[in-house]
Amino acid sequence: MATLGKIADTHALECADCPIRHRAVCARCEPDELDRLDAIKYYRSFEAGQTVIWSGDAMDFVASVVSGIATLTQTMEDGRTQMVGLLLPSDFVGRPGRSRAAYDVVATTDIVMCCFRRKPFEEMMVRTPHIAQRLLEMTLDELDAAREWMLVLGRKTAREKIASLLAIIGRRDAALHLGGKRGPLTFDLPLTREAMADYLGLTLETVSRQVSALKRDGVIVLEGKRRVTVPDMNRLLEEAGDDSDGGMLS
Amino acid sequence: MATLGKIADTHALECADCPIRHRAVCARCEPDELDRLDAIKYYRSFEAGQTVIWSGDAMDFVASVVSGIATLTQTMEDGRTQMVGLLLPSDFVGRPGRSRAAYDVVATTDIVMCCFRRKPFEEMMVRTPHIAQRLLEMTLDELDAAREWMLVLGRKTAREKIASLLAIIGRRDAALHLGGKRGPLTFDLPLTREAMADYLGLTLETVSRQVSALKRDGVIVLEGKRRVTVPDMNRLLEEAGDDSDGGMLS
DNA sequence: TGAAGTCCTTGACCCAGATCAATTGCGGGA
DNA sequence: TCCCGCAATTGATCTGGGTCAAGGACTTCA
Repeated sequence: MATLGKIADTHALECADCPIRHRAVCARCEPDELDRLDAIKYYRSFEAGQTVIWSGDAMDFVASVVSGIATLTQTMEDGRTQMVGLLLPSDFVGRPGRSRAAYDVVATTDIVMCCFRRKPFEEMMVRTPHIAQRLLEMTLDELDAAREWMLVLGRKTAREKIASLLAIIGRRDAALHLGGKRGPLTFDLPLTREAMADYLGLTLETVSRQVSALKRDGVIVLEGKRRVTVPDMNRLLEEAGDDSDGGMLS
Repeated sequence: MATLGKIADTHALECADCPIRHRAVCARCEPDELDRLDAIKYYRSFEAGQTVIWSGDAMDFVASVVSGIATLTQTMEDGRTQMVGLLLPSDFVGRPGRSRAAYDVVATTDIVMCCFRRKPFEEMMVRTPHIAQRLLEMTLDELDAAREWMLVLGRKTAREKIASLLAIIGRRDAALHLGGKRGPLTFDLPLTREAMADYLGLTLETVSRQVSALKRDGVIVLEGKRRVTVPDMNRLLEEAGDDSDGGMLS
């Protein structure tokens, strides 16, 4: 059974003030559509480490991550686990039309989710093309990310995997905080070494070793264990095995 | 530049007789919607081995696979390749709103595709919720498949990977040809050893060895190199590391 | 001020799968 | 029928990353 999240004060947040208003599944909604969504929404918060829902559990809601980070993981009977999704603010959880969770959802940091009861949401989706359109777009983006990730899992070396993950997190962070600034990039790793290992299909020891190696080689600078500075993003992208001028052709 | 596929005779196939009519992106369309789709569609065929489109190329159409099998692959500068999609009849190629291909698309067998010019298709999608709904559903299915695949790539052994792939192909084939029959299952592998390796993040030598091992251990029976019989599906699923009663809870 | 818990690092060793290198088998064309 | 070319198999060897094990660095709590 899913650990119950705290039901946050519903009045704490109006859609108009919502930090993910323009990137979440509701991004394209008109004011009247937003009002209708508002009527079926409620907030829940979870603490770092809490499991939001277990794979196979009944799931009577869908949700957007408002703040914090969560992970989607799959586990085999013998305990091997693979992360299959990293949920950042504005990302969507759950699948319309599916009543049971297909993956474990775990809060990596403290998180707040904006939940919608599933049935009303599904009904609303039929009548509100703006929601379905946005959800399609987001799902296509996730599919692209999953395919990029498949290349990482299937063909990259441990060092390239770590560099790829750092590049993904760094880029995402840069986009969020300091829109398109040049120069050295600094950010906090939102994942433990173990979570990084689950993301990359490695062991935590290998993650630790490769992070140390990238540090030793000057590709990254560490303050403590979590704060990362990338002096030269192109160098990092080279290490990741990515085309450093990714997709710049034409 | 993409190799030009033969433009097949447009009158060869009416939507009403189309083998993928009820599973493709047009599955939910009403007769009048189908008529409008019919007006912007054309068929193209490609021979086994032909590249349908190269990653980065301009792509002015989207399409459904009518018959045959194609693959989606990503390639690194040094030549390492990873398959990121296996396109079977009824699967959709291309992304509305994207003008350039993100992956190489290669015909593995002779294929026929039902193409729609991208712009008219996009316009139609806005006005025809049935198409967008179906595309969302198909994209969510693909995302689920990609996540399953991520577990395979990240955490399974070579033997488990091969067993997983055989199970996926076998199940798909069973669903297609002999709806839900019991007993031994026989099908043709639509992939070379090399393509299987690209799918699973292995070398072709390892694929060959593990196929031989599964044959030696009686998990599968081979006639020639491509025809596979699975005497006991549960045994194969065990070898794949999957819960043999997958998702049967409640 | 210490004890316990988490997370992380580092070392030593090992093995699954990669790499390199022959062969084998088979379908098609002259 | 023989030969060519491609797909596949199989063997020998190597190695990247897993496994096992021993600390180290912080944080929290008493």
